[in-house]
Amino acid sequence: MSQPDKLDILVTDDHTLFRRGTMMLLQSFDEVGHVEDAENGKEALEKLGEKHFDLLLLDLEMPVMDGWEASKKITAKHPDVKIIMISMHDSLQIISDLIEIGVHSYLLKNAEPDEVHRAIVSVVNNDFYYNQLVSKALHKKVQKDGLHKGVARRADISPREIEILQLICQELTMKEIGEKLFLSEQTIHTHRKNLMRKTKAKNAVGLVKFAFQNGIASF
Amino acid sequence: MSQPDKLDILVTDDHTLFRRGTMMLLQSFDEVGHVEDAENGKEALEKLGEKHFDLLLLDLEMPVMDGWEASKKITAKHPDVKIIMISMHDSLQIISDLIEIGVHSYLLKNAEPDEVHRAIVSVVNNDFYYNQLVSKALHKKVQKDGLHKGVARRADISPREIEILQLICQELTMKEIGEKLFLSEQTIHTHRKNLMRKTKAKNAVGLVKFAFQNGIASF
DNA sequence: TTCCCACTACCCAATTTTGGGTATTTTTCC
DNA sequence: GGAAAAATACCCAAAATTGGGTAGTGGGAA
Repeated sequence: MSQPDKLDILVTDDHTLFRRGTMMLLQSFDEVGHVEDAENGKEALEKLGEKHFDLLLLDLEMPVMDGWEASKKITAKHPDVKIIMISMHDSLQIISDLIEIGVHSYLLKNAEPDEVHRAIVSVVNNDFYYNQLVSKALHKKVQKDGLHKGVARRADISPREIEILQLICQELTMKEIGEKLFLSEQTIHTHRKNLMRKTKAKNAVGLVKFAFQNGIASF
Repeated sequence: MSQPDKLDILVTDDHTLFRRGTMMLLQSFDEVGHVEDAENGKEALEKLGEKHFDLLLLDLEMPVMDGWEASKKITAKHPDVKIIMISMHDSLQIISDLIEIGVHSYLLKNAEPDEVHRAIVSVVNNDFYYNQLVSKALHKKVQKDGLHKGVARRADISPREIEILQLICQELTMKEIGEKLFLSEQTIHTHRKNLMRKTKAKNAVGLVKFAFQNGIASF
């Protein structure tokens, strides 16, 4: 199955059409050997446990286990596997955080196939590929590192809070969320208030924007 | 260029990676001949004016000219061209409206490649391909309003409403927006209420999602 | 084992949103 | 000029959010 000197790649994305298209694209590259796919971070982790992959293309926005959670776990457990994060949005805040936890590159979904190719080659050979976007994010990070009060880190938001944030993004009221999760409405209010404090949101609108910018929810 | 008995297809999507992946997928189908691409509805319309295509794969969410606007113009000007709309979301409300203006099928971006294949064949041969999703949307539509009460479409939202919607997306309260625009807070409330009626939003969260989905606001 | 943190849940009160109207003026378009 | 649409502004009341606390419990890490 695996050819020598060729790269084994795992593509992780919840959108089947995108996933298969990307797989075909990858297979057209000379350097690429075997390509497999996974629907979410959880499945990707399982596949990594069974078999070795050189490189991981990971979608940031996914249900079950998103790119953020997955990359944290993967860099901890499989530090030899390279990760290229792929996302819809160019959210500068999250990019520098991703690099910090060990992601090797960050591409947008509207990247040229050629850039994907360059990124793969560079990540494998040089351990990183920083395009304009990543460089800008890191620059910004360094500039305002002194204060570091401004933006909420993704890491600060707990799984329960993420769950509730996702339901808020579905236009549910606190009461409805409470009923859905079999929790007191008061509890949901507490979580929401903590979320607003952490994200510096002034109201629900700010929460929704944060969620979409950080791939916690998606359109 | 064009082979007889083969289908010429135009793929329109603003995400290059997705676009190219889809093109490669299409080219792997026996029935497919020439495949071209366009970045947005405007470009697609231009290409259709120059050259004939049998089928159009059209992304619903695009800047410049989105799938809704594009399909309206295309079905009017090129009624012979089949259209398969592709979207991230299963928004039941908009599906029936799309079918109404002449779109031949509606697929999600997480569709199986096999379903794309089936859809293409069916649209070309039978003029339509209705999957579970489309059928459900039409059923709901027929059940609810016999006539067309209409979903929120971009065109129905006035410039003033767009302006206010953008300010809502900046986390301002109605009072703050009133002060900013030198209008009564009551007036802003009226506009917001009209917006919510038009977009079928249940609360401000729904308004924000609509704004971002339709490019009225952006991250 | 101790300490921290996530999770749970409540109190109170002010503010804001949401939902239902009506109504006048201005602008736009045929 | 007249009709339609957009923009303005108000009424009322219920519901929901926002903002400030406090506090117990249980699990995991140092």
